[in-house]
Amino acid sequence: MNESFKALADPTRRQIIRLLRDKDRTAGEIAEFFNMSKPSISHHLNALKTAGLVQDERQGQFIRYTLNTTVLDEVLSWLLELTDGNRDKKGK
Amino acid sequence: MNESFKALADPTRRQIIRLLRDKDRTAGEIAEFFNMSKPSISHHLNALKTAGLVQDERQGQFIRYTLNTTVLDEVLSWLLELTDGNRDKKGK
DNA sequence: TATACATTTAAACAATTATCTAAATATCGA
DNA sequence: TCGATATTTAGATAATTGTTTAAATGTATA
Repeated sequence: MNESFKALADPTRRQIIRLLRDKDRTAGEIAEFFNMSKPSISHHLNALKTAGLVQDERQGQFIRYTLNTTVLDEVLSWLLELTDGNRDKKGK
Repeated sequence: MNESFKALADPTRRQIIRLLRDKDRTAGEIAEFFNMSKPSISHHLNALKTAGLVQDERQGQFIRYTLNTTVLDEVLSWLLELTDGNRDKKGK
C-alpha cells in the first residue's frame, strides 16, 4: 500500500499510468512520450511494477506493460474510507 | 494535485489524515500518536496543509487541525478516471 | 553466428525529503 | 509582566529519489 502511494507520487509515473489506461504499450513506446532517457523510464516502470500498479510481459524483443487496476482499486478504497460517512476505521 | 499525491506518499501523513477523519485535533494531540519529535510532526502537518489536505486554526494556545475532504475528493476523481470505463481522458 | 534493436542494470551524482536539536514565537494565567 | 505551555522555524545531517551515461542482457534476423 505504501509502495502504491509512493509510486503515484511522481508525475511521470502518473502519466505512464494514464497512457496505459488507453492501451497496453511497450517500454519504448512509453518512453517516446517523455523527454527523458530510457533508463529513467525503465526505472519508473520498475517502481510501478514493484507497487503492483503495472505488469510486464516480454513479447519477443519488446516488453509490454499493462495497467493493473486491482491495486488502483485498493488505493481508491483507502481514500473512499476517508471521505465516506462510515466510521468503522479499520486500520488497513 | 502533485502536492496532494506527494503528501499522501508518506505513511505518517496518511496516519495523520486518518486521525483527523475521526475528529479535529491539535498539533500536540496528533504528535502524541507518533514516536517522533514534535518538529517533525509539525513539518508533516505543514506538508499536508500546503497540499490543501488539512486546514489549521489557532485556538488560543493551541492550533487545531481539520481535514479538508475537498482535496481528497480531487485525488479520488483522478483515480476514478482511470478505473472507470469512460475514456474521455481529460488531462487534469 | 554476427549485428542490430529493445530494454534493463550498474554506478555515479544532484536534488529532495525526513528527521533531529536548539531557538524563536505566541498565548495563557498567576 | 513572568513563567509555563504549545507550536513552529531554523539549521544541520542522513536517507531516499530521480536522473544520467555506460555497460550488460535478451531477442531477432541477415
